[in-house]
Amino acid sequence: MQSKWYPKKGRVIFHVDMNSFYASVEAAFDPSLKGKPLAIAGNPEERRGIIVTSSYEARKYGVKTTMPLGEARRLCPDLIVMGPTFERYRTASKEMFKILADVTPLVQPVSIDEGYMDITNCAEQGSPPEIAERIQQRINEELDLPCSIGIAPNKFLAKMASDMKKPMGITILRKRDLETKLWPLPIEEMYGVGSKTAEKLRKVGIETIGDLAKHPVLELKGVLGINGERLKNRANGMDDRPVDPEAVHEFKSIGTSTTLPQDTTDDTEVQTVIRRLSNKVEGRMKNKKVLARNVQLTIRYHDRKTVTRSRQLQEFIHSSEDLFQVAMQLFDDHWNQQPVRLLGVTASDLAEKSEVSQQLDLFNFEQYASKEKLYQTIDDLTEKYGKNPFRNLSNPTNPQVNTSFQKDFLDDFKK
DNA sequence: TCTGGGGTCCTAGGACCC
DNA sequence: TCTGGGGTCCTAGGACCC
Repeated sequence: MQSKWYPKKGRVIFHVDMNSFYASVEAAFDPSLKGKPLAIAGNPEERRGIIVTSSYEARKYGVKTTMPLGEARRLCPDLIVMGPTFERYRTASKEMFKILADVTPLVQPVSIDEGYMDITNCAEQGSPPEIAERIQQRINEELDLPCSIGIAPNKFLAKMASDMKKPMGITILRKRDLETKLWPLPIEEMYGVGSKTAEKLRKVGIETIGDLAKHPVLELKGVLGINGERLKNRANGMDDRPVDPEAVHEFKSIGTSTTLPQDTTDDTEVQTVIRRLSNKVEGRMKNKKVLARNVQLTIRYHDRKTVTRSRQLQEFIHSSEDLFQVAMQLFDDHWNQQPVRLLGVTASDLAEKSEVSQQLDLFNFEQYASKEKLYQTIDDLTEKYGKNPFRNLSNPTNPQVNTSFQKDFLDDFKK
């Protein structure tokens, strides 16, 4: 049934994109906001007041994301401005992804309001447009939220397709539609091409996605490096990235930053802020049950010049005190005495707590053997493996490197 | 009206090891 | 006396996205 819709080879990918998500959630929560120009702003009173999302009614006035609040109010005097309520958005997001998961487990969330689905093997549920329509209707009826869905043979095209009809659109983008639907678009509308890349491409005469698709790959590589080739492939509809439901769990860093109420050179104030940021990062690390082995400090100066300084640590840390100590050290070592506008603390090189503690247990060599025995065994295993897995470590009784190779090594060591 | 806060990926150079 | 090439780790910055 419906077999004409499903290609014999190749995939069917959805990109589901919530329309002006934060504003739509607020309007679902308080229906009196429906049909009115509404904007969610960072912090309505302070200088970090920029537009995060706006309703379609507000967009008619020219209100756009990242626009300073003052300008938005000038363009649209009746604009209703609210601060964000992230709990609401997280709840709505979870409900939305539950609806997607009813269709297939192959769902990859990419942000709070969008995700990919691989419905290649969902033929018994209907044709792709039928499935898309059901998803869209359920999200609209059960959550009172609008979304757009792109249907295509891969992620890139599905992403471009979901952008083509908003709000509440369903767009199919097949390979054979590239020339008419994708190629006429200006180059900066391509996902992965921002202002810098667009500027470089225009300099070599590329104005549209079609121009990029036909451009000699060697020149693209010269201008953009390896990314030039990848973008050209995408423009030609080639993208074999899989939909990976696990990717969402494999986060790489946890960070927080804040723009200060006023620029400051006051050491005590800096210390207070870095302490607060460290506490926040600690809290989020605890929730996710991870430890970190790298701490990064971000300093933005008055002129918006931003520097990052990081330190790789000997051991995994989790406490806000440890985060604070490293971040403060980085600040003291690198601050150029100029007024500071923004500070940020980020933990990276993360590992799951359970894995690390298990590893620490395994690495507690004293419980296995004497020191002589330890070194003898390391020698034996070095010979066996051709190299000592602990060669990068100064103290073999306190190793931290986490590789499968070393796990094998440990299995042998325990015998 | 002056530009938030959360991330990811890529590049490039230097240190160090074999 | 002068000196290769490959690989990994670490650091910093840039581009991009939502």
